[in-house]
Amino acid sequence: MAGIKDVAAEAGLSVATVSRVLNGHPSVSEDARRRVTDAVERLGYRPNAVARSLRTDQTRTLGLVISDVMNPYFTELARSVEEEARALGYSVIIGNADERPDLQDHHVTTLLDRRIDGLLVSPTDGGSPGMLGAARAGTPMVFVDRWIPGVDVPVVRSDGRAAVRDLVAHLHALGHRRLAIIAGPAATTTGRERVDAFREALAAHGLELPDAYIGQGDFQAGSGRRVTEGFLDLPQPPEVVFAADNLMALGALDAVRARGLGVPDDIGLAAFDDIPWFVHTDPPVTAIAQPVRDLGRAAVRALVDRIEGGPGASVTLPARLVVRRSCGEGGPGIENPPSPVRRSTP
Amino acid sequence: MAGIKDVAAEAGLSVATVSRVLNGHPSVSEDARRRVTDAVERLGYRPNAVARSLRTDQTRTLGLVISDVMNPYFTELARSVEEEARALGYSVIIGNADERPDLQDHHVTTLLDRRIDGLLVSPTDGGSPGMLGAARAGTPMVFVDRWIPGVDVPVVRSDGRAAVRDLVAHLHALGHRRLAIIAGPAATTTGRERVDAFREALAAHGLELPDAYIGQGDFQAGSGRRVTEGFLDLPQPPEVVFAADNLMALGALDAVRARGLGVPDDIGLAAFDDIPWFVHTDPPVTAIAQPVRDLGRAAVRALVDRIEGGPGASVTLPARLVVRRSCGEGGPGIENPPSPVRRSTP
DNA sequence: CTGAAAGCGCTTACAG
DNA sequence: CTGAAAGCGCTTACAG
Repeated sequence: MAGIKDVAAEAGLSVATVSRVLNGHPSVSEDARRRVTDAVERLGYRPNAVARSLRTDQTRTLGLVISDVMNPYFTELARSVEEEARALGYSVIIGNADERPDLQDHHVTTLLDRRIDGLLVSPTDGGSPGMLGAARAGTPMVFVDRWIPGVDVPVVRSDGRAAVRDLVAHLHALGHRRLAIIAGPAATTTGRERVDAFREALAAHGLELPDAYIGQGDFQAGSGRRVTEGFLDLPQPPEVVFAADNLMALGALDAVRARGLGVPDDIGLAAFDDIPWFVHTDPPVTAIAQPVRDLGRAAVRALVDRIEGGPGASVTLPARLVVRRSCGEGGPGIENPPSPVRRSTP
Repeated sequence: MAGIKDVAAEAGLSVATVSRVLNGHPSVSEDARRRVTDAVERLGYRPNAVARSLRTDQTRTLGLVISDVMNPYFTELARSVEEEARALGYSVIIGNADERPDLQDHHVTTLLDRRIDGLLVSPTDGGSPGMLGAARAGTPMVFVDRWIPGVDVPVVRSDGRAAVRDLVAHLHALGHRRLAIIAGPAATTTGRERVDAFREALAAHGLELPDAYIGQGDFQAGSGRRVTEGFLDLPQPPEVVFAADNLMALGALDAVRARGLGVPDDIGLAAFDDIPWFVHTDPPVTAIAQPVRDLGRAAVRALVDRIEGGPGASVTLPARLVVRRSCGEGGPGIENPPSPVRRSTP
């Protein structure tokens, strides 16, 4: 593979001059520029990014550590992050933690070893040693979606409180009173917040959230299945189950179907995080949608700002309720009810 | 950040010795080893992977260029690839081509600039210049899922022929005769092969595949929607539509629903690539499942073999038909028909 | 505007 | 077993 020396030889100039034209340095004669460009073309030369990074101490690469790539929410987030990063001249390396703190640590360590310029993370837990270390070491960093309280890092996320309030009002209006939740891990902010928001919203309607109606999940389908089975086994099962993410909703659907029961007739279902498939599930699932694309974009902007020495402002975007048919919205016997979309910000 | 020199100073040894213990070189005294280990610990030293790569000319990194991350099939493939790579001591950088040759080229170029040790690609088209160049330049490379005829690179893929035959036999037994397909891009092998397999299978039953029943899609939901609308507008619409991937099946579902029609009563639907959501769509979708995890694993093994100078054997794995209810399997009025799973290899 | 030279943080023959 | 030194492919003050 041709190196910069080959180009210099081919162009009859020094490597310094070649480097200058490669980097668009202003003080290069038009003649030299052309000779280098031609030589580069002839040799099919491509600068070695590894060498360049070592020398300049920047890789133009962002690390993104997400909790679970198989979760459509995170897949879309990753896509949006890559898009925005590319637009700003950065590459991104994705690390999939699979909701495992040890894997998360493995990825931040690997990413740091590669000297990425900045780190975007959606922490799996309350803070694995590697992650905390990275934050302390001063690596430019920003949290997306989930964050860690007490760690001084900008947070880009969406606030589901209003949407959860809308959801509960919606369920209440439908006549439901026994509402349960499949919670995410208590070690995550989103895991905790969604339960809190749900409980608060219930309280506003004079409703309680008994312990038996809080199932501990881990944001994966399997836990949604197990928790739902538990709910179904209760002497007094809930009327509606609210899954704190789309994968646990999938699990809930599995569990209900495995019992030969139906949604929403036997039990209602709502989910946090909307995905295209929810339109076509049986029944279409009422969900809370986050502005994923915007979150990804904002996160990259904040991170790049930090990298360039800026403050990297936090941003919070609203989520919104999307009403469909999984909570008995049609009423018994009604085939094709209207499907209004309600926004959390009226 | 501490460098190897700091460690050497701290340990009272030369950087050469430090490097040796870091790399597990045998000829190092026990005493030196301990002093270095301690110094590393004290300083929280981590080797700079960029410098190491420059020196050793290997990055222990694999590039994976896929056609569309948002497609659950590829997401799962990417996950499996990363898992196996990690097990073998490699990291992977994912490039998402979004079915665009230009983006694909952007990613292979970037990946090559970073001097990845090997490239895994599922080509978006018949071969963008960058990709062909990489293959010619001798970068260790293997194709996954899709490949490019005439390019001498191992191929790891799944053969859907038998499963498509099973599907057509299944549809024929159900009494369907007018079968249509939403094809993938003709520039991709999977786009062509699935149409060919479908046509052959039809022929075996004395059925034709008229041009009007071949809709040109691009593996994305939007095209599935458009093609399906076209089918529905035909004077004689097909009885069953076979979507060549899961995203186009989603689009088909959208289109049918938008017309106020239903699957399978008004039109049947089958899809290539099975995904968890197909169990819960309305109705559950009959699909052809690929052994994705195994494909990912095999692809990484082949690539690493190539990197280490081996031949990197091609591998082809069978796909299988999963019968559900989207083709009228229940018959009119039957609520819960058995859902047999038929394997393509009897 | 151009070039010689130093140096980024490592690894690895080569001596000893 | 250990160290001094060269070198991986670049970029960038420093002179001229």
